Amino acid sequence: MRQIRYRTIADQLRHRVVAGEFALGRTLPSEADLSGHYGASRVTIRRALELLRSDGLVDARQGFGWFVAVDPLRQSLGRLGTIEAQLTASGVHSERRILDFGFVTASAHVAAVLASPTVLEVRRLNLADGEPFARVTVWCPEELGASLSRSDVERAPFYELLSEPLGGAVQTIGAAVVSASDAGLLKVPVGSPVLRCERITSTPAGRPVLLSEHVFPAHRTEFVVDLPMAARSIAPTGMRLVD
Amino acid sequence: MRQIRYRTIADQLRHRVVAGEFALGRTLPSEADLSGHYGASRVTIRRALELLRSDGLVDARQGFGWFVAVDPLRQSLGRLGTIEAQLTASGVHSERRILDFGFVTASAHVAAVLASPTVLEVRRLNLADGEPFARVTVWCPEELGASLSRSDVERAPFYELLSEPLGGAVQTIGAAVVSASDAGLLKVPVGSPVLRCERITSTPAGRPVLLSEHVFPAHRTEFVVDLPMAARSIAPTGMRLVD
DNA sequence: CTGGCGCACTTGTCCTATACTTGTATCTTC
DNA sequence: GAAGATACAAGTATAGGACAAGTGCGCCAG
Repeated sequence: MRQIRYRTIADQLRHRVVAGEFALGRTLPSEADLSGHYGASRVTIRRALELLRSDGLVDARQGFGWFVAVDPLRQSLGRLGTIEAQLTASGVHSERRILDFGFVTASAHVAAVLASPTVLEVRRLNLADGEPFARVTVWCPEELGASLSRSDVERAPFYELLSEPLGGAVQTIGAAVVSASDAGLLKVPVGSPVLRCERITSTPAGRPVLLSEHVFPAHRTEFVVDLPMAARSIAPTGMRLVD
Repeated sequence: MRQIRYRTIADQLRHRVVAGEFALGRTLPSEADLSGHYGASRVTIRRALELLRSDGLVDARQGFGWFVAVDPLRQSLGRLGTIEAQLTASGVHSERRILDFGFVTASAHVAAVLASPTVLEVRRLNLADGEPFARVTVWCPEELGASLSRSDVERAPFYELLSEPLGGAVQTIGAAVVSASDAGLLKVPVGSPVLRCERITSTPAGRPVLLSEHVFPAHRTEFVVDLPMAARSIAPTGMRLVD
């Protein structure tokens, strides 16, 4: 697959802007600086920036520079935190039980995301005060998982074990009917609904390095998003149709 | 029976496209690359690709390349928008059908959120190309809804009708089993899972002015969140235990 | 201390050149 | 009719450059 350079640069710049790397009203590095940093010509950098401008994320004034146009959502999502952090904060004992650990041939979807034919697959059950509340599967490319042992994964969170620095992530949340095996693991009746979350974690450069699937029983969990920016619609943002 | 080469190549390419091997916004390998990969001439590759184009699966622009026309699984990872914006952008005709319109005594939950005993309740069915994809209920305080008519609500989006400026919003997404009435409206089997989204829209000052409930059939919708900040965990952020 | 000039730096807009892409046509072989 | 080989036209992405126009800031004359 051929990469369109200015699109990937636009994606990386969008991440940096939304991450709050550049303060509101302050300028971004000049086109010349960005050109040197990304090893791309000024034309390419401009096209990427103009893509972001068409999103309304940044703007430019001649002679002044590029600057962040609107305040992106910033830390609002981070403030909510992960469910494990909430559990430990409220004094609930949380533990992870490893169900499977091993190198497998990646499915088409996993192989496509991680760009790796063989992957480390770790299946896990998360418990709160002894009660199961999530079934998690994590995949990572073979070369990253090679140095990990089963006891490593049981002892520490996955992101602490990777030498690779992690950047952003994309989460996809959907509803589904619980599978037969998950129904047993999560101790819910067959046919009950679950929230299914797929998360793709990437390096700062944008290369996907972790793919994880999280299944939660619907009756115990929900998903919260804080949207501090001006709303242009009452419709949920981020929702999309799948085929 | 002799095999038609370009048909078998078309089938293989179709499989790779629907498997999600090529992300939206990126191009497929060039005709020359595919020619080398499949050991077929460019003419044959072209005929295969044009077969896929006639299906509406892929498209090409001269000098640019071939790309996935309608995304079967994933979409632009950075940009999030409302589902209506995605629909109009992709040329799908979207319409709203009003099911109920009237002032009612607020339920305990609605009254607590909007701080108003009587509210305007609008129940609505959203359709994409004639097919229902969401059942939406909107509540707003009596004094704000007093100036709205049923035809107003049918004609324009809700946020355009309010004089009050809107600030942020909080979304809560959960999974549930479809209710009997929603099953009929959304044309899904009884017992199938739905995504249920509750959204509280507030003024810039923070006073809640709109409460809405959106119910989507799970098989057609999913929810995407882009998390550009440094990840401190692989767990989904924003998820929480209820009750 | 102040006003104005000039320099350095920025974006905006052109240009040329190259490599690569699809679109189209022609000829040959089976 | 299917398939291969080839050639050329037209469009796109990118690199690299030149220049105009706008901005910010320091310096200098007064």
